[in-house]
Amino acid sequence: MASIRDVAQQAGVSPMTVSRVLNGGYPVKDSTRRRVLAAVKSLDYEPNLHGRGLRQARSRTVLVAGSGFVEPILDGIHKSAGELGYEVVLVHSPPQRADPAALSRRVRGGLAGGILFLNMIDEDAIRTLTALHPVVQCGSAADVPGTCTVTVDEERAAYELVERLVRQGRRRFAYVAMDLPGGPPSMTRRREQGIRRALAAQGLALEPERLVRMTHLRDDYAPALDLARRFAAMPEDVRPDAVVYDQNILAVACVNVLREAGLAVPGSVAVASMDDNPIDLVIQPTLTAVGRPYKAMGEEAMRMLVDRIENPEAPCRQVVFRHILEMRGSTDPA
Amino acid sequence: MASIRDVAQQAGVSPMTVSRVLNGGYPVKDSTRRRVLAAVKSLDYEPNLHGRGLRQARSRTVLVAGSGFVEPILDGIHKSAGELGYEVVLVHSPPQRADPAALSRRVRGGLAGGILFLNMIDEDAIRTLTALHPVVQCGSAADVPGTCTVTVDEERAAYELVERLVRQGRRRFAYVAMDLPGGPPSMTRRREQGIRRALAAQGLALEPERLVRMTHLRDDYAPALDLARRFAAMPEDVRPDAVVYDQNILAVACVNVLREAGLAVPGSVAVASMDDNPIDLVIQPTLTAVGRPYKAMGEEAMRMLVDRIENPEAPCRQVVFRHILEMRGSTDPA
DNA sequence: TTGAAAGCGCTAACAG
DNA sequence: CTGTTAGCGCTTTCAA
Repeated sequence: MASIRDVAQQAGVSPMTVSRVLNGGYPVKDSTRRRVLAAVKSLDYEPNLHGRGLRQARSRTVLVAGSGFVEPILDGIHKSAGELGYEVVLVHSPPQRADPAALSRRVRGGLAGGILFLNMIDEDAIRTLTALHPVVQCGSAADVPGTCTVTVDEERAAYELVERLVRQGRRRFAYVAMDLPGGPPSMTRRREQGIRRALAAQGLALEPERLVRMTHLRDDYAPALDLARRFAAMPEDVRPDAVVYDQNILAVACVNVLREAGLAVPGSVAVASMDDNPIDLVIQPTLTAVGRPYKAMGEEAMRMLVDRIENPEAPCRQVVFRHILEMRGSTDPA
Repeated sequence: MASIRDVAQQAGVSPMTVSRVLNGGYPVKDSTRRRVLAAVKSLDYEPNLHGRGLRQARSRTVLVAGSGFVEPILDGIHKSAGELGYEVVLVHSPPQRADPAALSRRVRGGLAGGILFLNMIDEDAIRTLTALHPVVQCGSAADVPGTCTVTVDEERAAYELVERLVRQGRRRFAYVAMDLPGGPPSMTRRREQGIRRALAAQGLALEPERLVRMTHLRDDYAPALDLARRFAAMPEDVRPDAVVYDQNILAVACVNVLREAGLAVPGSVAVASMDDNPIDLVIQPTLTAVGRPYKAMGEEAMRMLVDRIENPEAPCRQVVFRHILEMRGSTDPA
């Protein structure tokens, strides 16, 4: 593998000149530049990133940690990263076995300048790393004071969704809330709060038996199918007439199971998801969901992180985007 | 940020000793080791990975490139990587705008030792990079002679699926095949071949009007919904009685649309997917699909890649795993 | 506009 | 069991 000295030699210049040609920003005589570029090409030279990283002692790479890598968010992240001259590396960090130490090692080892958490619900990991490194959360946000976050207002989204459904005549609300070993994530708590407030405003309440806490399901969705079947089997005056889900796939399951059981959706039961997914548009009826301006959120989160890396003393910002209520067939009669 | 010399100084030893303590494999007096570790801890030292990488001129990191990062494959990859002492970074490479140059730059820049392609259908990118670097393909495999691949036998999977359906009495098969600007990927061609062979064996054929080529859909699934509606609207003697899909989400759409239109699934039409997804188990009826031993495939692919990196002269292996026909409600009456 | 020297942090090779 | 030397490839700094 050719090094910068090989290129320099072949071009008859010093390594410094090669460096200047490749990195730009310096005056180099045109004929020299051409000779250098020719040498680069003929030797198929590629700068060694360890050498560069070691010398510059700063990394133009960020880690994106999470598990469900939502395409449009990644698009936004890559867009900003490109504009700012940063590289993006994804690190698979599923909620229950995220490895904060490994992330930290990479940053402290100089391979990355900061961490962008994507829909990360492991709040301990976030807390730990936020104390050590430039960190931005995008999507779900742990309640860590003074953190940089890019979110939507989950409480308000839940409030507005429920308000709409109440106005459509729904009365017996169920909320299937995500639960984790350490208790529900703060995102879920905020949604629950929004639901309760919206109901209270109409003289209604979220009955305890209709608040279902369900572990974050990943492989086996049987508990969700069972729950939906139980809904279907309830006598009409007890059965919820509106069910709000944290996890999108569970809402999809619910729509399918209820219809299979002969219940009308949305006629007898309205189903909605606080999260959204392309699948929502292909099931029948289509699924009402809370959408987010993903691409813009990704772009903003990336800009924020770079800002934080290059300017660590500046105070953190919390950017809240407007959510989008996607009212669809599972709640609204055609 | 403390360097190895700070640690050495604090522990009253040479940097070399610190290095040996941290990297293991050398005899170090126990009392010395303890002093070093104490210094490491007190200074909160973390080795600089650029320094190490530069010196060792080899990277114990691999790139995993793809877009739909399937959880169990990643699990398998991480498992093998951990056992072999490798790090894994994911690089988001969506089919139509993968950036082979960026991948190559990382490898040639010394940041990674090889590339593991995950369900990558951009065959040009694969061809290019395979010629330059250690590469393993996992999942869909481009037809590049002499490549390392971990796959299932797509043709055989399609053959067996169709054979089963024919035996259940299906006659008018449709295949909704993935298409790309440069023509269908080889995976699709293999499946098509399997379907044709299976039909021919029973004196049937895949009629041209029932071979539907559909661009790889990502955001807007309207064409798939339209297609399903067209199926539903056909007179019974023309309508396919079995539809095989390349893209899982399109099959989900089909099941939902057909049922919405009042057609019985699987009574009137059987629907199956050559790909699988957790969603298949929650829709009703559940979706028949070709499953794969994902975790084992990920493990094997990672082992293969490391083997290739450390032993570039050895010939490539093509490992074929046994697929799993998951016959479910969308084809088999309960 | 170009070059020389120095050193980033680490470990291989050798010496003791 | 431990230390010394040297150098990986690059760019910062200083000099011309």
